[in-house]
Amino acid sequence: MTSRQATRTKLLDAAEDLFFTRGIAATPIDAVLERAGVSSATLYRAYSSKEALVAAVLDRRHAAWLSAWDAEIADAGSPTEALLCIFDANDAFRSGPRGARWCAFLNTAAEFADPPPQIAEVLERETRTYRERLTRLAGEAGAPDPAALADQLLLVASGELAMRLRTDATTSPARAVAAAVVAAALAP
Amino acid sequence: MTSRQATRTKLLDAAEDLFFTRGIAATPIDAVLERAGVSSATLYRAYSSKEALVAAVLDRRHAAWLSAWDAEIADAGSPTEALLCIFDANDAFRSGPRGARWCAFLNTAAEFADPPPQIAEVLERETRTYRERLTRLAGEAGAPDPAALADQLLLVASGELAMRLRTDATTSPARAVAAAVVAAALAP
DNA sequence: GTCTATATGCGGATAGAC
DNA sequence: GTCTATCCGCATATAGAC
Repeated sequence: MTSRQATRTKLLDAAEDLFFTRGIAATPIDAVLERAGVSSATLYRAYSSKEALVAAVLDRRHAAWLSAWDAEIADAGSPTEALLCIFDANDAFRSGPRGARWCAFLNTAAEFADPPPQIAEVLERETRTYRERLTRLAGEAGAPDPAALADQLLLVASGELAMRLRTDATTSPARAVAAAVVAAALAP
Repeated sequence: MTSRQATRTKLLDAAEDLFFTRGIAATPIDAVLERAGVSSATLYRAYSSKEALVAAVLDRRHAAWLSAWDAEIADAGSPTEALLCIFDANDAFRSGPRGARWCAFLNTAAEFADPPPQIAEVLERETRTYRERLTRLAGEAGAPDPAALADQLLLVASGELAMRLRTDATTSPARAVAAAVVAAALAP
């Protein structure tokens, strides 16, 4: 690994943790520099702006999240379980080393009412990916209207994440809600 | 109405709209002043800081939202309808003159990772109010575990709001999700 | 390629006149 | 009580040395 890549990794690690636990606007770029052990000029050589750094962090995180989700899907015993394991992936991601206060993507969407193109692109891609995958899994589970069930489950998953802003409860009723939704969708 | 109250109303109106459509941190206090047609010194005579203004706006909005919700509950035909009319109240509030980009309270919680006491208090009060009222309505609808159903519905309502960060769709699957949850909870 | 030092602009909040 | 003018600090980003 070149030293350029190592520097980028340090910056992304620091930024990811600070941005998504304290907030992006609330994190001065100096805090990222200090944690990464890197100077200002070095950061701006790697990323053209704070916004570009945000976009890069989201990009990497999106890929990591998809891997975690894929791993859970691969372990699922049935199509219905596969459909619900988005919640397992969320739990796993939260308790892992990349935990965020709630959700990195929703948080970014909340902080940028009118996001710059780089950021808008990764946010849209994330929502699109959710929809596409959930729709596919819903179809495989036999839902008569896979897209509708996918939208319902995306709402439930987003609701679980938003609830982290209200309470620090470790358990969530999300799975129960999702089970009711799936049962209703698959009922004859 | 004294002129002091009129000034406060103008400030609250301006701040409410700007804070919750553009974001709190993204709204400079000067933008509030300009829209309210008031000078800086006048604002700081009424509210000790930007944070105090945020707290005051949330206070007023909480009261307004409870009124809207109460009106919907009063119109409900059955206990089960009353339980679900939180979604009607959300729709009504959104299309009314106090629309926000998603949710004023969740947005504030997202922007302040460690909110000052004034703001923390009103945020906690809002979540508490939701839980208490939904629990009461769930009991009246005959749910065997009213608090559990209330938590599930709060998650669905929060999910609908969070989805506004992902899409500008005007229709939402929230009601369908809630109906499935209620049906599952009330089933024998 | 990385550091130190700094330019530049804007944020919230206040002083003092009227 | 409200305005104009201003203070002060901090944020992002850059220049220039090594």
